[in-house]
Amino acid sequence: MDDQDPALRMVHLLRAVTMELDLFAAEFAGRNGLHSTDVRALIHLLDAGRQGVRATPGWLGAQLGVNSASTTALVDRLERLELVRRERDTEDRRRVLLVVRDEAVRLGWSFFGPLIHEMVDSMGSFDEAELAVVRRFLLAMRDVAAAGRRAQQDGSGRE
Amino acid sequence: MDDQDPALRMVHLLRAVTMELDLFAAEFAGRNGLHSTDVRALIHLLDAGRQGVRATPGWLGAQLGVNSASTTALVDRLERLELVRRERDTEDRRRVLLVVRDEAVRLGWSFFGPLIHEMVDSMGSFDEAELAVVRRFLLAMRDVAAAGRRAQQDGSGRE
DNA sequence: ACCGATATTCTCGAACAACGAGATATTAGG
DNA sequence: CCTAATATCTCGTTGTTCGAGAATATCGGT
Repeated sequence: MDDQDPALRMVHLLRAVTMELDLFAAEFAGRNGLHSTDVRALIHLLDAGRQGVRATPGWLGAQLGVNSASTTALVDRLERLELVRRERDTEDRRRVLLVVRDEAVRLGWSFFGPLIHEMVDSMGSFDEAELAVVRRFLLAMRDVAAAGRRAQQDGSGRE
Repeated sequence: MDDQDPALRMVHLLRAVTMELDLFAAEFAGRNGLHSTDVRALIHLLDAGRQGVRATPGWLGAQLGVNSASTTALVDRLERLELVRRERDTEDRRRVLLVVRDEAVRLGWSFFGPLIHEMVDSMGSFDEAELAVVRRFLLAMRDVAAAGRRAQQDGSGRE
């Protein structure tokens, strides 16, 4: 039925990939006493650390879309697991900086490392031109999803 | 640093797409009084309905990786929202069949429809050969993620 | 230097999803 | 018929999430 249209099949396939990655993350979370929110937080914190962005509870909460109470509880959990440290900002002492500890980096790598390695490996069967095509495709899908999300948010005030 | 390697950039990009789609689903969930589990359940139920698979609480719980108690509560929520109906199987009366109601199909389409449409639209700028490449790529990534997930599960008994 | 306005984080109490253990109902085999 | 296996549901507990509001720090105007 739908599956005759190549484009629709592609949409379903993309969703299947997303679902697999989510299940992979969920598997990891359960195995390490984390919750899905904690894993997502860890990803954002590692990204921030890699890019030199200074993470704070407020920033993290905004990334994840959770309110301040939940963010405090989240940071408490991460601190108890020794994945981050709270550190007061000396310039603006209202702020708390979230310092990613080595344990978090190690944990992230022990989890994502093998998967990333396999993925990069699997990309060996694509030449540069093909990867460029895929890259263009993924960028397009990301932008469509982001635009759709914003459209949903904006449309909320009307109904 | 990492971002010099094209393959690693591709991994990050794929993750960004996944993240956008997840946020899109979360946005929808919050707006409709659903939880992320409910949305995932809805997706599975719509897939099952489309493919003629007969859904039961046990099957749904297995798909989502939640236990029987949570599954009962989940089906209760979906039934209260009039998205599914419980119907006893006449052949094996231990079983309960989950019938997807029209409301669920409409809700699913009102949510995913515009996004899917935009995605299909966006694929217009790719010719058949290019889509074939992307398709091969996505299949490879899906399989790598699935294999990695199984490896995680199997390795749990050893440590 | 002070006072109110704003920003950032944290505390408290309630709501609710998820879990483990066990109960209930149905089927299948000896 | 009695037992084992299957499928779903009930009960009580745990822990994340939320809204509302408190506590602390910064900034601008007078």
